Amino acid sequence: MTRAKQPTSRDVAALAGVSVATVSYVMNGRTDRRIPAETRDRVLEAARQLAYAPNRSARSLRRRRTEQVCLVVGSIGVPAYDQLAADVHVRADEAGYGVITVVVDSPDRAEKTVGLLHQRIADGVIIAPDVPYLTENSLGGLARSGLPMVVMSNTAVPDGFDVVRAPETAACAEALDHLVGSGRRRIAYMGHEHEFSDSPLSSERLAAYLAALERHGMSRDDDIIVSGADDRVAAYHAATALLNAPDRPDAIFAASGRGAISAIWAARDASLTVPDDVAILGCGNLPESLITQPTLSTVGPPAADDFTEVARLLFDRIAAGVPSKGHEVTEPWIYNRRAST
Amino acid sequence: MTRAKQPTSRDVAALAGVSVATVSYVMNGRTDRRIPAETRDRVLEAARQLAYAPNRSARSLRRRRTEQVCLVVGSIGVPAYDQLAADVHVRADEAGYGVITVVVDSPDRAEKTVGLLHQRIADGVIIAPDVPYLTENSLGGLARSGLPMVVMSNTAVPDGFDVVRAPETAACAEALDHLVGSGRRRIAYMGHEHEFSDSPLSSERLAAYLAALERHGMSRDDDIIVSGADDRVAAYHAATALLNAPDRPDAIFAASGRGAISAIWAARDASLTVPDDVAILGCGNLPESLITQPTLSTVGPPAADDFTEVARLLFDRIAAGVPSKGHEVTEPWIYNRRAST
DNA sequence: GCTCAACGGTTAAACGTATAAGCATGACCC
DNA sequence: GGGTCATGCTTATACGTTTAACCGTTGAGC
Repeated sequence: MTRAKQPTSRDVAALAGVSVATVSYVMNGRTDRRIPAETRDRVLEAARQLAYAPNRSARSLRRRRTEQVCLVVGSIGVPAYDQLAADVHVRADEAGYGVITVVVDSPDRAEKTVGLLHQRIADGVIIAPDVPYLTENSLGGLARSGLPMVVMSNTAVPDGFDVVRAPETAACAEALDHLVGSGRRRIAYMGHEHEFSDSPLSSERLAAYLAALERHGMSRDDDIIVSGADDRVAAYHAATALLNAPDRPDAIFAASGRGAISAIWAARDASLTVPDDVAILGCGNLPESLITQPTLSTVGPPAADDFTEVARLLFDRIAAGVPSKGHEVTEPWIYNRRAST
Repeated sequence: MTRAKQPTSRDVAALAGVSVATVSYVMNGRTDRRIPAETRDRVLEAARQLAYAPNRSARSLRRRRTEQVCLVVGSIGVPAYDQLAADVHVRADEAGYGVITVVVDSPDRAEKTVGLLHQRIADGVIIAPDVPYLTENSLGGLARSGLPMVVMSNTAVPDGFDVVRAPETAACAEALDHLVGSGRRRIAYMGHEHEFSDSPLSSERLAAYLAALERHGMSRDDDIIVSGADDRVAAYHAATALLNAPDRPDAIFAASGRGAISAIWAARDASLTVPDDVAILGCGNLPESLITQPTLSTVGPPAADDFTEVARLLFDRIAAGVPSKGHEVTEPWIYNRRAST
């Protein structure tokens, strides 16, 4: 039993007694061509009867446009990426575009993704912040091929595509200064795994942390700089270890998304009070920060609305047919900081 | 400045001094055609020089296969869907398929999605559990068109596609019985918004809850049956309201994914002890259940591995060219229940 | 009666790839 | 030296749309 053949525009044309061109004009509802209601109805009725829908591949080939965008993220299920994904989906849907999501979490996935994009699988690309393993080289090649791209990054990126920046360094610095100013003397850092690799799009939070230490004359202690806090469970264990160490820190800067929440769980389970015993500083607009007592403050990155701004930027580029060679720098991210300690 | 023209196989052929057919054979590495290494290298070198990549639309049109699958979910950012999405992405990547995700959260999005699938935008479809607004009618039409589909559902679905079931009713019943058995007398229900609509794919958890009440001779009290707990903040407020009411429940069955976590926050902020003052029963394999003290127990749905099983089922169908008319029922979901109270 | 434009279509040529079928070329055998 | 047969290509067609260009009618205007 082989797959049933889909009806084509030719079938519809035959049934309605017109040519395929007419079918196309009717299906696309083109107002510049004048088609009498009688013919139009006949075509539509035939299409309905056959359950005809224009083949997407053929249309894309002819129109040289897939009406899909590609969203490149580092993983699924972490709030920062999820929020971005949700917003992109909304905007894309409004613009009549589909979203094909690809997860880049290894070097060869990165390479494969670049290959796919070269195949013109999408009309535009949004690259989430902190996606690891994407090399300047491969991204540059895509940019040169004229593919509209928006990359969200805080660090240096090659020329040739739009960049959306969140000047997090300043916000992190301010928040860390506040911690020190309120008497914290031993601040731990919980970061992402890939921050410790050499990804060109890696986070700048670690740098901000180290700079803050130096600024306040505090010495760097690698015992309280931990990685691998990407998922909740790992972060919980990392925080527990930090809080049970003999020389317990009096503050934790959780640079990983969910890390701050896990740290709060860990503190509770270690019978410590937040923020009296230990202050927790998180990153990202964690929904939890809205429901916990004022014990959790977060810094950067974007509020929800701004993500849709990113998507809008891309769709504008696509619509204009501009290959986004502007290297335009917008700064729509806002700081989500609340009173620390 | 219009978009640069992508190189085609014709360009490569010209540069390498061969025909387009040869280019195609080389690019696809077809072993059934014998191509001497010398020619092959010349073609590959030409392709490299031009940064050629075969156009996906043209290939799809010719091969009658998009090498994409469509994942239909109800929303983004809730653990159940995220876990599914992550697993599907892994499996799809292994199989060389792309994933186009579509979020169905309104009737017209549902309709639009069905339309897209008719356009053969994907070679197969996975429909997540509890996606609302998808009518039997439209799904049936797709099934009849021969599109491989796997729908995860606990309730009745029309004939014509594969169904993956999680007999949650039994698990819910068992967990609720346990709550009653340990002395709970007033059990609240926090559910999804769309459970209270008439979606054919809606959850059966509410039914299980109501049945349990009846079974134990407890009367239904709509004051402690609340909806709108889909997101964390709403769930927190709903739980807070429940816990501050004069006639406070001694247990909460949180049928919505994250609801249980929010309920724990709410209990803590209301100075209540879990599970002494109030027991919390959650749904889904919440990562948090691994890091909290044994105060949170969850019931159903699938463990991570089983989601990949669902994806594998779909890819098998696609590979076999079988339009999944088996109405095959597998039951790979397992119960993730831990000691209650 | 002639021109001209509007009307309501149709014809045909792409879009870029895949692949069945064909066709030289030379080796090899009798 | 004519037939057979692999070898290594090329030619040509199809995939299903879209869309520019074209083409008979018809009716109005002069």
